[in-house]
Amino acid sequence: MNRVTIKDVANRAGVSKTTVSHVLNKTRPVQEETRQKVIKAIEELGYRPSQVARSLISKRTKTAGLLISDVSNPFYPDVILGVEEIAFAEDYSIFLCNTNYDLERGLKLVQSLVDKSVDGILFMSSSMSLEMVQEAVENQIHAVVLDWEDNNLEELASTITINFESGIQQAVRHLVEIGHKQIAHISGPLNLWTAQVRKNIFLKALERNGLDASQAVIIEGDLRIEGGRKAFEQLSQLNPRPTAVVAANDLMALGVLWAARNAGLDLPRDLSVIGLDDIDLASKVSPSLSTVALPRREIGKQAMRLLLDMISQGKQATKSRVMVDTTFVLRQSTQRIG
Amino acid sequence: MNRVTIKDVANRAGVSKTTVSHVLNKTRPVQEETRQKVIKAIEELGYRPSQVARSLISKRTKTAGLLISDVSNPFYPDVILGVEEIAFAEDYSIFLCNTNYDLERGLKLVQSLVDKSVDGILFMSSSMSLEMVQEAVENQIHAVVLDWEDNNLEELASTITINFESGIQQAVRHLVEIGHKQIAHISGPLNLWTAQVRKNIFLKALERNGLDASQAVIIEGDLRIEGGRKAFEQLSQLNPRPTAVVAANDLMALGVLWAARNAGLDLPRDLSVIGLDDIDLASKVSPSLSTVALPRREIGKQAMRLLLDMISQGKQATKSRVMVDTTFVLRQSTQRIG
DNA sequence: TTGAAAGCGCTAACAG
DNA sequence: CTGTTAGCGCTTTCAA
Repeated sequence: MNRVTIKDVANRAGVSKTTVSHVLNKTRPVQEETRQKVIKAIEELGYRPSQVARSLISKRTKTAGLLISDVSNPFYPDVILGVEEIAFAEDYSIFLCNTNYDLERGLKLVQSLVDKSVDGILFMSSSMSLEMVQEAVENQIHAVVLDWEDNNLEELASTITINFESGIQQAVRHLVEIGHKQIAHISGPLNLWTAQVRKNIFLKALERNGLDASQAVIIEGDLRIEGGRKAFEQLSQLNPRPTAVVAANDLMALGVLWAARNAGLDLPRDLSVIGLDDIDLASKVSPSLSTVALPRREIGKQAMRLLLDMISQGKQATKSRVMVDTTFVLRQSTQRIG
Repeated sequence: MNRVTIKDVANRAGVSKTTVSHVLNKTRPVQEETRQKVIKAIEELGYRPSQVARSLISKRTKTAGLLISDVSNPFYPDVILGVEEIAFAEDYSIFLCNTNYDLERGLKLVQSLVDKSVDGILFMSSSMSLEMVQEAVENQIHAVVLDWEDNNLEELASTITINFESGIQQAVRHLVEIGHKQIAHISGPLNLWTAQVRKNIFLKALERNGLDASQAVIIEGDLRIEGGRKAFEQLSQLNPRPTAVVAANDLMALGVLWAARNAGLDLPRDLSVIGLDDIDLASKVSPSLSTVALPRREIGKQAMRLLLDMISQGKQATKSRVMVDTTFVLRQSTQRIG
């Protein structure tokens, strides 16, 4: 009735626990005959070694934590699938943790992961603090951080940086080439590091393309559809109204698109809109959304690979720096003017 | 440099491991003075008890597995948040596992969870097999199953049944009341149990509202936007073309909506569309989507509560049956005809 | 009010 | 080629 243990197997096969352990792990030669006896006993009893007991010795749990802002943000699902793809192949299981953009909750989640002795944590929440990473690293837990920076981070964790510059620069150049001069940006909440980064790169891209960044209209949004709608309302009261918008994510871009259409504009003729993320929906709405694409699934895979590398290297693992590029995807939500 | 253990704390405080353990767990009275010494030592060393070691004794890991089809299906994120809300409060962590609608992969994931000694598994994948549940239960792991049935399931697991009947019946009645007589259904893949259920309930609802179910048009889709588009193409070639569509989920409903608009139809005048799930997007597109709403977050919470109940009851926990209702949400994608 | 010692299920020296 | 033994970090009798 109780769990079958290695001892039960040993008894049944008439050998010692040691021998059973060795046939299980192929960690020393065992006579074929005894090996068969052991295997038979294992099957008859339906024995499965306890990972918990193993972990106590090996200091490895074959688990990792994945800290994200909020699963219902469509940026994450593909990333998660990428992480899982790599993890599954190595028999790793993933604890999913939503910070809900709350730093305090994030820290608690990290502590809980520490208590569970995960082998590593993937920090992918846009609400980040150095404290979270420290909490992990102090407890010998490896860390990979996505799209966030801090002076003291480099010695603690491997990092994946998203090169927004490539994609945003292409996007802005495209708009300029098709005649736009008044290009607004709808940013994410500016207390988020990644929102700052995107905004600054946008401004830099304006300059590079011969526009005056100091005149640029920046509207702060909430990264959701509703934020895009509200941003459009502000936008539509400007005079002159910008003829193009680059949003910090696709959801807000869709919000703009839909609000504009509801307001009677003819899209993309009256307003060009560019998103960022390339979520599934972007290609499926009409007009389909031009956007700056992130290789989300690849980011997930890469992050998990980095983590597994660190884990296999042990304590003094080298911290890697990876950069992933973004690319502009031209669809139907932009149009030449003038 | 190494992990701080209970022994280190004991040494530092000049007491025995036993005493440290007892102040930690408040499991027997300890003199205030020694208690303070222990607490001081714990803080100075930054000691955190190892859940792994505890689990070896308690047979509890404070972890649970959540088996879903695919995180990128917008049905799941809210459910996950509900599960996590309850889990977090009890210091439980959740392993997220995507079956990718693959039974074999599902079974492997369950086995991996068994090896990790999770305290329970929430089965929410639409690709299910009794074997998965058996694998869990045979290894003393509690199971909660969502929206799936099998003759032998009841004695193994607690179940949550979604009462599609209430919502779908309301939806069909609404359509009939506003004059529709030709109502088609776009189902999910009919090898999925839940797709069968929804289809049958739809047919029953037709009968109840005085329509001839045997004449009903049923098109099998893939539960994704693309499936909705393809379904519309088939639909548009029928003569007479149905004037209303009830889709098995919102994504397909949106696919129909958008494909119809691209084909030049004026919605909702030329075609009434009803979805199922009430995903976030449903209320945000225009025309906004009338749909049969599921209390997704509530389902997640309820499921996790059922699981925690079973866990606290131990081996012979009673298996509960919970049913959640669905409700029709009227928005703008339906219109009176004739 | 406290400690010593056994043991959870497993692995890995060390011995034979 | 195989077994004995000592832990991994913790909880929990049992004894003082």
